[in-house]
Amino acid sequence: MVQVAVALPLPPGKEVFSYCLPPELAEKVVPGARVAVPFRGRLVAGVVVELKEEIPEGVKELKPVTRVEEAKPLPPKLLRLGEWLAERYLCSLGEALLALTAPPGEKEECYFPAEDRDLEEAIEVLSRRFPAQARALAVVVAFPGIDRLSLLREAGVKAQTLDALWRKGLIRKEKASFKALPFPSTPPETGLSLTPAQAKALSRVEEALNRKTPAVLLLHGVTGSGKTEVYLRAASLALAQGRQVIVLVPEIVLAYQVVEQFRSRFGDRVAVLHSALGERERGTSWQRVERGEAPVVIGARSAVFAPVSHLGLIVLDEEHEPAYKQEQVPRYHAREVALVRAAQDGAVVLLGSATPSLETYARALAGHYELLKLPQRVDGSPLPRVRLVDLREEHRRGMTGVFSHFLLERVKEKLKRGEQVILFLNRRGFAAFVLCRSCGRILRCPYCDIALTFYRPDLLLCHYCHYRIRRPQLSCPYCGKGELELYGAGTQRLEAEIKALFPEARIARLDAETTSRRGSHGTILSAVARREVDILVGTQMVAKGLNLPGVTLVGVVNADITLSLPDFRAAERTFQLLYQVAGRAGRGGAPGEVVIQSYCPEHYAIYLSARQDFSTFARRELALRRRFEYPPFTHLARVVFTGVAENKVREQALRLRELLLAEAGDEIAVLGPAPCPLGKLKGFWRWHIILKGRKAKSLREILRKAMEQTRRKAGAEVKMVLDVDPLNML
DNA sequence: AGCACGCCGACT
DNA sequence: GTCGGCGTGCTC
Repeated sequence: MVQVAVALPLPPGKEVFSYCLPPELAEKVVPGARVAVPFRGRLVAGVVVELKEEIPEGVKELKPVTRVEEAKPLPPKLLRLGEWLAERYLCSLGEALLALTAPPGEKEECYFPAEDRDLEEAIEVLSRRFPAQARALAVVVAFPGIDRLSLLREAGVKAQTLDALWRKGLIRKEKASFKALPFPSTPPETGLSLTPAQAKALSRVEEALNRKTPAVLLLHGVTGSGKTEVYLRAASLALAQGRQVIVLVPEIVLAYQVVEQFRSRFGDRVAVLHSALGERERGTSWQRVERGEAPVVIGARSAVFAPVSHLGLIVLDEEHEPAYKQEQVPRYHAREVALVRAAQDGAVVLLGSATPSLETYARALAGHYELLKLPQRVDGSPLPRVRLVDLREEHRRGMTGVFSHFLLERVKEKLKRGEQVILFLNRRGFAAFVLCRSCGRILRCPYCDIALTFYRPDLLLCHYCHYRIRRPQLSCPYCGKGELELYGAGTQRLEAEIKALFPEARIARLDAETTSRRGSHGTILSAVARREVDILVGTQMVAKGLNLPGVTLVGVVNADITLSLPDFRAAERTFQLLYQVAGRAGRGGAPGEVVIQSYCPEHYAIYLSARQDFSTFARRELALRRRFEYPPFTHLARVVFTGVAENKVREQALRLRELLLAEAGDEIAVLGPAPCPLGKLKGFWRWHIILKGRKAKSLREILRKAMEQTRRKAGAEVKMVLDVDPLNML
């Protein structure tokens, strides 16, 4: 007889059920095994938590376990991590444990690069006449052993493209759940010397590793300061101790460079866990990690659950990135999970960022984390020179369009010198909204109650649900009169304006619209890297992780967009974004230049990002957070109610508020319910309650108690989502 | 989550 | 008198 935690959103304490064992499964069913069990006439996934002799009271008949999955059972440590997850993020044990288990791996067709060919050259040659084949080949080289479906999706190609590559002998197919990966093992660079700051940081990591007790270090290094080299050497040290390493990156596709560096340094000892590449490929890498074949694991947030047994080091690159927060159950933050795993194994956590999250930075200032600084770029080049342009002033002087006179002058100058320019605007489309000048209404999505974005030539699009209509020619759909006007420039408009101003320049645009086809992201960027583009226009896609040596000017067309979001982290997000985008300028030796246009250049997030002054920004922002009792000085939890009938959504929220107030003393503030800033999405009304308190534990306690009394009404059709430590407040 | 059970209003 | 709304409880 076994106890199984089923992966359903059951209340705590009522989620573990007993099953009997058919004799043929008896051997495989051990604690930590992933199973499928019959539950109310359906098959449900679950994880075995315990073996037991006696049948529990009040149970007449036990149903048998239906199936045991192939993957290895979870070791005791990860079972305990699952218990912690359920408790910390208020989900059922089964839901938490399922997130930790490997996806069921199956044998199927996998693709590998040919070993005897110069693939770099092949990609180059193919890209001229067969761009699809070039893309597919590049993906196979980057992810050897990738499964068919993932490859088709990732490269954005058809099956016939793969056949063509196979016929040319550039790739080979294999039926495998996994086979050791053939790596082009570039010899490690041994002569490369560290800067004094890097060496100092590394020695502190080494000391921490030698202590073999849990430690957290924050590597605060400016853009280009060589954080990755510190990660690589720290990983070597951990490996030399016979311990394993987990490297977390916010998004694996944007972290190609980091992945490649780890691959060239550690060869086939690296496993890439990549959920975006599909469950199956992730399954095969997972098994390599389980078998101990790959002591270095790189992946996005879920890689924090990698089944390594002697963990020495966890690296979180760009630790401030919100992508580390999972937005589905279990809604964990990979950084917090990393801390707990490190505590279990006496491991070191190395958090890296140029703009640390205030949560992390405050802990470092308080001495809970060791603070390591890399204040200079490795190549000795100065940080870019940043100029602020006051748009109010510019408009008074008769500026038309979206570019100030000063920014245009700088662009002209760079073009003349054959250097490259990035123009950044965090808004896509042609215009942010369309307003009727006779009735004053803004054209909104009927399902989301969000302003529709205008795209040239005549499309109105909802960015949340993709509702689309042709723009009503001339007349307003509400009042019938004409007078429709476009407001708020987006990247499409930028591109059009800059084309008109510099007709001879080669211009490319990088945003969600131009990269909707898979692989086009890489195509555009490699064109920029080959200097086939003079001006790159784009949304925040151009801000992250790019290293384009030819770019000497970055223009921020409107720095205020993220600042106006109704979110207490708006200033922090704005600062991070501006700092990151400014860091794109001047990475190839030539001094970089940045122009930031703003309507409120006196705002501290803006002028301090212009000065690249993180510590002053952090000090000011922390003072505000303290005053208004926001994280990191308090803890938040958020309960979101959604449903088709707004009054029912509201009623449910009000009911929970009463329950919460009954439980909460004066230590916990219950805010709301109120409509979410995004009050209606995809036809569902949204209300939320925010809980705020100094003690995270009592906050969770109160929520749990209140939830126990919540009798959800089956017919009312109101969904309730619980988010502990929410990052998304919209 | 998803389904059965059971208790009160408007209907062939 | 029934059909069916929805609130409640249970699932090994």
